[in-house]
Amino acid sequence: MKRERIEELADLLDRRGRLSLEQLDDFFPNVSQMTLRRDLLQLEQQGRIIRVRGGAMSVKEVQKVSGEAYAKKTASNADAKLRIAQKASTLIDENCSLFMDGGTTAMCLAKEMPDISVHVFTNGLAVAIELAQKKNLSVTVLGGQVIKDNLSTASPVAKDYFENTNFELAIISASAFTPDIGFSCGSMVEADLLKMARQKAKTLYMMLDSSKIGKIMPHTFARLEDIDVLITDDSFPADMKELFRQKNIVVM
Amino acid sequence: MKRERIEELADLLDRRGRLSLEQLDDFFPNVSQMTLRRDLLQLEQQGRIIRVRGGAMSVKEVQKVSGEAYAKKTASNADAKLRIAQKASTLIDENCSLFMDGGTTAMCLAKEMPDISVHVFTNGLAVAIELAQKKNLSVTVLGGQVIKDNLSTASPVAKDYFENTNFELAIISASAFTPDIGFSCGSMVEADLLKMARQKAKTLYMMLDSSKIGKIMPHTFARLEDIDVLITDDSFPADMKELFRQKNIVVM
DNA sequence: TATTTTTTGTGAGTTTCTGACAATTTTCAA
DNA sequence: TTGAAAATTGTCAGAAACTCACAAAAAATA
Repeated sequence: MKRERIEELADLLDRRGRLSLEQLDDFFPNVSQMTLRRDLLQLEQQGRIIRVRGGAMSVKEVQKVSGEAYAKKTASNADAKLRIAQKASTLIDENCSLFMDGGTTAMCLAKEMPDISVHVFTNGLAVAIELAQKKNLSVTVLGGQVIKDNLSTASPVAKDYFENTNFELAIISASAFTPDIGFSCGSMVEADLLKMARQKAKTLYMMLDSSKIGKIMPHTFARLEDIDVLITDDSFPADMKELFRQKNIVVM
Repeated sequence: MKRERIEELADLLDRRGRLSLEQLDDFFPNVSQMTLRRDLLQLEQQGRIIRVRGGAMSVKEVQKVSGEAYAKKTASNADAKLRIAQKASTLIDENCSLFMDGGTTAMCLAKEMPDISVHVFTNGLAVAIELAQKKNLSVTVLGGQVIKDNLSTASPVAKDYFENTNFELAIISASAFTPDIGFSCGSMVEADLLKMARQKAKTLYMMLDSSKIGKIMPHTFARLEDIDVLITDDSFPADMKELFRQKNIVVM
């Protein structure tokens, strides 16, 4: 009875974003305001909502609001990344073990990730924190010096970290791609890491939004034929797709 | 003048997470509460903060440490932790190298940390992200499986990580302390890690707020005489202080 | 059924917030 | 520099929201 009401309350706030106590009172006519206040307090202590003057708002709402302000700063074509992440999330089977990088596309994937029993290795701090919210999933962070601009770790000794780890699948993304140069990124240690990840994995999924095509970054970590599946958005050029398909790479 | 104050206000909230109007009043002694209220209103309309009863909180804070981690942080005596963190931050010299754990007190310290040239090793993901905001500071995260409830890493192979690292100073905190049991915490892998950190460090600073006294957790990682400096709050009992001082431990 | 525990309601008292208006400071043109 | 307009700030009273303590009700337990 109490439990249910609290869940309903949390749901309601998640859907509506922000509600006043009066509005909540309308939704729950057979309990007093005081009870609702107490429920809200409990939800706040669980970190699920934030109580504001006059009512409460869901944490998700805050993340969304901030997302708008924050997204502009961080994410270039977030839409494409989101759609790519959604596609990628459908490819993850229960009880598998996989590697993800720490980039913004990986971050999208982390958010879209189903809460199933899988083990994820990552070098992204934000990715790890996001994944740690999921109950059924376990996460291991690769240690190393923190790269400030993308909050991921990298270290020349990453090889050691990989020695005792096993994963079937690596899902990574690149900062740049051309057919002849391959997939590249800006940092050498990161390129090293990704290279190791792809060698270790049985299967390699590459997430690449179409804005990356034709760009070149200093360090190549994979060639066209190294990957098994390419996950991209709708604006990906058809002739480019053909190029991948010729090498027996699944494009989706 | 107004612009500057508002920016400062936003910065402050971003760093501290959540502050009451009274606290804000202390920071801005030469303006009235009403002015601060108006400033907060403006910041809220910009989507940068959320006004809550009694004060305001930063949006970044919510999105960064969502869920359980946030709830915990607000829960147990944040004031004492802040004061302890402030004391600890004064003890850090430029160009040194130190270890910090991933607990909530360490998180406070991370926020209070001066932006100077030091190298920090930590097993806390949130701590690492916080520290990564500082320009002059460099951070290394210890790898390992992520412990979901406190967002820190731990792994049985942490010993290997420590092998190639050197730091003079370890600043750690405990979940519990009694004179005979010593400093203890709830997780075995974490206790192992902290034990290694203290053995590796030349000097060991322990941050302990007074609410931890008399409590016992399953795994002891240091005894009273292992530490060099104890950093605590004002409510720390005098007789307990004496106990430390008898062992030549600095109490502050 | 009796007893304990948990949950809920009520109202007084406190704290925080808002609105209106006056005082002050800043801006800008003459 | 001076004066007028605009913006910013302070004060205070009234309103709104919140908390606390205790009693009533409901649920759980013996």
